[in-house]
Order: sequence, then structure tokens, then C-alpha cells
Amino acid sequence: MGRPREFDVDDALETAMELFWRKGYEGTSLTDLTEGMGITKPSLYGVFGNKEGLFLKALERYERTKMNFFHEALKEPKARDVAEKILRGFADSQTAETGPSGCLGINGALACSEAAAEIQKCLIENRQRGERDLGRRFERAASEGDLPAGHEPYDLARYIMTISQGTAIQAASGADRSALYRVIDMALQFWSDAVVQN
Amino acid sequence: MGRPREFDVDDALETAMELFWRKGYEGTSLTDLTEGMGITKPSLYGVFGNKEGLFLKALERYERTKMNFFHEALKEPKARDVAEKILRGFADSQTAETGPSGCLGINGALACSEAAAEIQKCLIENRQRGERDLGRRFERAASEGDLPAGHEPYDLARYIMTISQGTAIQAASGADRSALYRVIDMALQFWSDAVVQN
DNA sequence: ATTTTTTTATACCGATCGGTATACAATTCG
DNA sequence: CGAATTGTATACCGATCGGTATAAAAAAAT
Repeated sequence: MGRPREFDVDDALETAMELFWRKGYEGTSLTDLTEGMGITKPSLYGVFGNKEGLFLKALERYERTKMNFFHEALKEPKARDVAEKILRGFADSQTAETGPSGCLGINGALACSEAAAEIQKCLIENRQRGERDLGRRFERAASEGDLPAGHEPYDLARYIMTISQGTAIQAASGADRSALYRVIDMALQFWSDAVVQN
Repeated sequence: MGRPREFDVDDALETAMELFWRKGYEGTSLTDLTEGMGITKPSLYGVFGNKEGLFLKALERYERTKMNFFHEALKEPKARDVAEKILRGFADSQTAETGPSGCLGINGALACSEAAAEIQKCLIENRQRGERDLGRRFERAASEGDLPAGHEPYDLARYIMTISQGTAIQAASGADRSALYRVIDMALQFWSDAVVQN
């Protein structure tokens, strides 16, 4: 009942996600958002609560639509394939022709004012969660004798995440996909060269 | 002649550098700056021009006082030692007890509004310059048969810079120095394991 | 047809943004 | 001692920030 909404919520959220991705949380103004989404401020606040709520919903959409490769990668039977799928998945997302360069989870609020501290904290936890999930997967791999010898699972997880975060900066600085792939190839020599347990 | 300045320019610049480092260019307000530096706005504008000029001078100071290890590292005779000194130098700076976590060159303006586009561009060029300098050093190493076989000097330079940028994100997310060192140890296995030319 | 409910459009809110005009204080030079 | 010069303090500037009050518009329910 009542007057029907004149815009598509999902389309609007997609636009908001791309804006936050490209300009960060604080760098994206409500004017940027309302003009980009093609709606007025009362409509935005009616559907998404406020700027912070909109960002969190945009982040949720980002995880669901752009980071889905991550949990898929964890299902690979071999640890090396998990690592490779994650590294290439990030690089692909960070350098997609459509959509901004880099990573929303990093571009969003790396360093910011106190006003964005909550968003910053949320993004840090987001990164740590991914690293922890990967660490758990590598723990399993360790028990299966499927890791390079002499390294802790959580250290390997941090290694993979560090490289992916590095490629996010590279992409945001203009590096193209093939350049990131060559970095990833080198990072993966770790697995090729190292002696795998058992 | 005239009234003598009541503050130390170098001290004020040091404070500005730390603020920009911790909160980014756009996340640091003039109020943050004047309160932190202990001076008034007319004094700030008299000495540093404007916010953008202040940031650029802070960046210059950062390069001079915190990134000096970089060009020192390039003087190492062996490419592997160059790489290791750079990686550990970044990690040390990113996790120093005194001073903010991460890297000013990345925290400063990774994703931002149009108002900070010039600063953003300047920081991108800054990163690319470092990568190019390292690439040139590795070109020399290649001619000396001092590189792992099968890789281009500029790809190796991007590999090292990608890891350093990754550790900057890790540091900004709370990782401590020993955690970054373990990542670096893995990244350097590239050199240990790989066959070095000639 | 009227009431009720929801969305939209406009105009506005106080606070803060980067930046500056003006007046005064503190020094050197003649 | 002035006079000239430079720095500091206060108060202010227009613009923009995130957010909202008010009322009109568009649908469903009675």
C-alpha cells in the first residue's frame, strides 16, 4: 500500500557501492550519492537509514557480488589452488574494466577522521575475518600435509592476504591485470619451489 | 626583521606529517592541524601556503626522514640484499612505536573526492617513482647475473613494492612488526629457492 | 469519494569545511 | 624615539557537510 517507490533499490545500491569504491566513505558526499543514484535525500534516508547504513549495505553487496570467489576458493582441495584462486580473484576484481580500480574494503576508509572511525573499524574487522578464514583453511591443509614445510598456517594466510592487499594498491595506482598476474606468479613460486610436507 | 616567529617550523611540520599519516589528507581538518601544531590559521597559511602546500611539505619531510632507507638499500651490492633492506625498511617504518601505523604515501589519499585529486595523483607518482628506481637497480642486477632466472627486473620491482604496500595495509590494520617480518621471510624465499642466473 | 499510508520534492537546519580580512603585538632599522 | 616590517589573534567569509521538517503527490483501503 501507499505510493510506490520510483527507483530500483538494487540499482541505487549498486551505484552507491561504485561511488564508495572509487572515492572512499568520506570522499563520497551525499550530493555525489543522490545525484549518482538519481534519488533525493529523503528517499535515500528512508530506504538506507543514513550514510553509514548505506555504506554498510553497499559493503554487504560488494562482498556478495564481488568477493564471492573467496569462499569458493576455500573449497579447492589443494592449498596451493586455494591460494592461487584467491590471489587471481582479487586481482580480477581490482582490475575489472567495469567498476572502479582497487578494493572497496581498502579504499573505503584506510585513514580517516574520527567521524569515520566506526566504518574504518568495520573494514579492518572485515579484512581480519578473511585472513582468519583462510588461516583456518590452511590449518586443515597442514593436517593433510598440504602446506610448504616450515611455515604456520596463519602466517601463510597473512602472506596471501598481504599480497592481495598490495595488488589492491597497485590497481588503485593504475597497474593492469597482466602486471598483477606476473606478481602473483612470483608469489606462488613459494609453493612451487618449497618442499611440501610429507 | 619584523616580529619573530613563536613556533618551530620543523616541529610544526613533524606534527602535521603525523596527523596526515594517521588520518589522511581529507581526514585531517585545519582545526586538527592548528590545534596539533599549536599555531593559528594565519600562521599556518603564512608559512605553508595552504593545506595542500602543507601536505606536500609534510610528504617531503616524510620521504627525507622515514624513507631514507630506500635509496640506501639501492646501494647494496646484491639484489637480494636490496630487496630485503627495502622490505624490512618499510615494515619497520610502518610499525614504529612512535608515529602512526602504515604509510603516509598510501594513507594520505588512496581514494578521495575530487578536491584531493591532485594530492592523490602526486602520491601515485610517488609510488611509481620508487618502483621505477628499484626497477632500474634490478636492471643493473640483471646485467650482473644477480637476479633470479626467468624474471624481468621491473616485474621483480613491482613484486617487492606490492609486498611493501601490502604490509602497509597490514600495519594499518594492526599487524605488528614480527608478523610482517614473517611475511617478508616468505616473500624472500623467492630469491633463496629460485635459481640465480649464471 | 475519502481516508490512510508511503514516497517524493523543496527548502531548510546547525556544524564544519578551507581560507582570509582586520587589527594588534613584537621585533629591526633609521 | 618613530617607522617599517613581520607574526599573531580574533572574528569572519561563502560553501559544503550530513541530516531533517514540511507538505504535496500517488497509490491502497474503506
